[in-house]
Amino acid sequence: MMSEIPKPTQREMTILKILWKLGPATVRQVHEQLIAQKSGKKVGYTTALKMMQVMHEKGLLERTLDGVSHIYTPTISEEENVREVLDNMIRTTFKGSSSKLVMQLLGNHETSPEELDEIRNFLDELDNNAPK
Amino acid sequence: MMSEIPKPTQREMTILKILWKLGPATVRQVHEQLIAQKSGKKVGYTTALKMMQVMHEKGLLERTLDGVSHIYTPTISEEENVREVLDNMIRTTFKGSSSKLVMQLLGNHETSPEELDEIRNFLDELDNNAPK
DNA sequence: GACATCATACGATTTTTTTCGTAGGACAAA
DNA sequence: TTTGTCCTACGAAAAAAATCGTATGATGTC
Repeated sequence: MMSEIPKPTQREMTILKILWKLGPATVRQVHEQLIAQKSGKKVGYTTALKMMQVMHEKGLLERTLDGVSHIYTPTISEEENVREVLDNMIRTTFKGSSSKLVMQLLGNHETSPEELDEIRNFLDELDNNAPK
Repeated sequence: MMSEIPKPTQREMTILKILWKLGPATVRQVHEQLIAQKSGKKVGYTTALKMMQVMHEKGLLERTLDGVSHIYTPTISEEENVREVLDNMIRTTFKGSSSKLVMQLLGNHETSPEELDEIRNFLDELDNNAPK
């Protein structure tokens, strides 16, 4: 029975995001970021510590000992997470059509001509690699 | 001072999703869906009711009286929500480049040639409407 | 009218999440 | 050795979210 990794809570998500940005990091580093962004909110150090300990128990974070302190890294990568979110979105709100998502995205998000070209090139590559 | 609408919790999110799928609906309808999908978990009717009442107080749902019961609708549309999520994703994980998102999306999500064509056409339209 | 059904409201409990205080170990400087 | 600093562990309080029991009213049926 593979013990399931639970879905992160919203606070846990903010920690994951920080770790994705920083790469493997200590509690102190994460705590600093937490303070930096949550301007106005004061978050205690032990709060961050406990949080990350709990996340480790849940299987959301791995950690290795480095001298006296631990270095934490998420067990799920940002890419995996993004993929999951996008897949969900495609399935539930775009009825399985990824093009619909792309169109909605490009439709209301201002996109530069250069970026549009990049996308075009990418589409062509896709065709070449998997031709009819 | 525009009283802020708080970010929905995870459970509240599942209710929003149901309402987006159903369109305006009663507590009973939402409750049925809740049961249907949360197979295994039994959710009481009054739980759903309370939940939706709270969401209404928070400004997440609007409601109108229909005979004896209420009909609820989300105050934020699925499209707005999707846009917000995508914008966030572009900003934080794709450093502002929407094309990166598109490429990642098309890269790992299996996409049919027809869909790719649709996207191409859409890109061309964008060009025509906003030429250099 | 008595009874079953279905809706809302609301208080209160339970569960989960978040926060933090306190204790103890390692280590370096005075 | 004493003191200050930085780390972890852990228990428990505080806060937030989720669940439900019970009361109450309207409505329809026998």
